[in-house]
Amino acid sequence: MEEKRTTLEDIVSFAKRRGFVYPGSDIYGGEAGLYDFGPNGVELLNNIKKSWWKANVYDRDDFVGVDSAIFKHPRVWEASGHVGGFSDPLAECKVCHTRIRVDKELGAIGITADEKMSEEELGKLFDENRDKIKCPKCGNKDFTGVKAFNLLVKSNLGDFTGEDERPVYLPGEACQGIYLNFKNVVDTMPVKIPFGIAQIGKAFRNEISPRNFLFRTRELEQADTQYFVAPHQNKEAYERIKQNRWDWYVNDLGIKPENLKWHQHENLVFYASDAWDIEYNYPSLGFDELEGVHDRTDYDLTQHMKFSGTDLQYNDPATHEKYIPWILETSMGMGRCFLAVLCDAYTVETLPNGETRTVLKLKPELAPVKYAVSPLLKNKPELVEKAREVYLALKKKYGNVMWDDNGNIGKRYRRQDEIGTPYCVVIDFDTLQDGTVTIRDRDTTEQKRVAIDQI
RNA sequence: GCGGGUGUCGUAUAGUGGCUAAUAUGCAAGCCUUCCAAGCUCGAGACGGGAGUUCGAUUCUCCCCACCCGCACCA
Repeated sequence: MEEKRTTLEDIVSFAKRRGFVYPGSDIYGGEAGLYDFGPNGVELLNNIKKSWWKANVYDRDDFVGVDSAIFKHPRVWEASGHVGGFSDPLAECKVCHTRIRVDKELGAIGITADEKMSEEELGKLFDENRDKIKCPKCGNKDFTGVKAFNLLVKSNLGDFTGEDERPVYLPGEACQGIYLNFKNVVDTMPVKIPFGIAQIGKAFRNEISPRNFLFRTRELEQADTQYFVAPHQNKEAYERIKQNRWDWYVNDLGIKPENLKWHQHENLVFYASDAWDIEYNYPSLGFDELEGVHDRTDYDLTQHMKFSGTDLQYNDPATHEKYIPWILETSMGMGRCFLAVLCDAYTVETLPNGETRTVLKLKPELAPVKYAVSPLLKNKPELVEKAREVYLALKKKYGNVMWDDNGNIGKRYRRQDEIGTPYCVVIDFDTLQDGTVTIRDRDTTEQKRVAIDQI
């Protein structure tokens, strides 16, 4: 029934028009890579978060949640490898402007270049070997100097001189907050391995080129779980976690399975034992990452143990064995998830009379507005009065319930369809007689009469 | 970050070196309306920002910003 292929542009303008997502700092001309959620957007976003938290914390008896401070000790990002390695040393061909990864090009000619080397060290190595490196595109050897783009965002927290050599960074990924609190959770909560910690947190990245709406932003939110298991006890749990994550998208968020697929990483980072992404088929972009499910061995806790000097080993109560747990991670981009849910629900139907109807086919639990309440006619005080009564009662019970008495009834239905309101309640003359109202279903457009207290 | 393109009410589009910048839709107010965008009246709402050229710039030039396409990047 869909008319034509929906583009990302359609989604962007729809999202603004209907109060889901606005460009960040819009009145100042915008600011790249930042978006704000509007009244309907924040409801949808919160509903997704609630669903995620329910699936990953409340529905499990081996998970707890945390919420860590955004600012963290400077050493955290050294331990995580972000200060040294969260950057790519690049040089640009002066002839055709193609950019090359200097460390990789050096590696290709047999020079050991660690990506954790400083810009100066790499620059020196590059200068010594310039005559051996050709531009892969045009073959010239005329390159600019090496420049490293570090993606971490710096702050001046606690620095009043502006000259602090060890700045406090904003998080490049939210999951570090979980590793930092692993010991605290073990020491204070009734948990034992295997168990997991979940967190929804903000991350910030100086993306060179933020693009594609909510897909790549400079400020993002991540929903992470870290599942701690005994060494080498990772395989079975990993498969189970992968399945759980897939099921959440399909069953809880209602995303069409044909728009999702698994993608296994081919080049694993050195510490990872396995890595799969769940990809979504975004309009205009095609399949791209939505969530990563990674088998990370003991790398993260080992690093923090080394850099902090704190013993992060787990003392197994059954075997009295001490070990650093292995970690199975799930890491979802909340903005990407929001985008996927929005795109997947966005439907343009052609009606028998040739007109189109835009419907956001969200799962009712995710819909920004649960019910819209209208008097059939606005100029009949007795209908309006009764409708207000029903509206206030529903609002008290369900929270986000909308009053809508604008235009005629058909317009109201269409307006509610566009923001995904699952049910519209209309108070008509029969209501005054027998206390029943009509409830109109968003997807089928069919109506039922029910008593007010049956809603 | 590089190259190319675009930028006009909330949204989608017209248009112009000079008259009050237009249309649809949406929004808001009123009338009307007994269930799927009916109709009428009234209203608010835009030339992305800054310089320059000019008697006069939304229109031409430059810079900046944002967005789109391609490249590169994506721990």
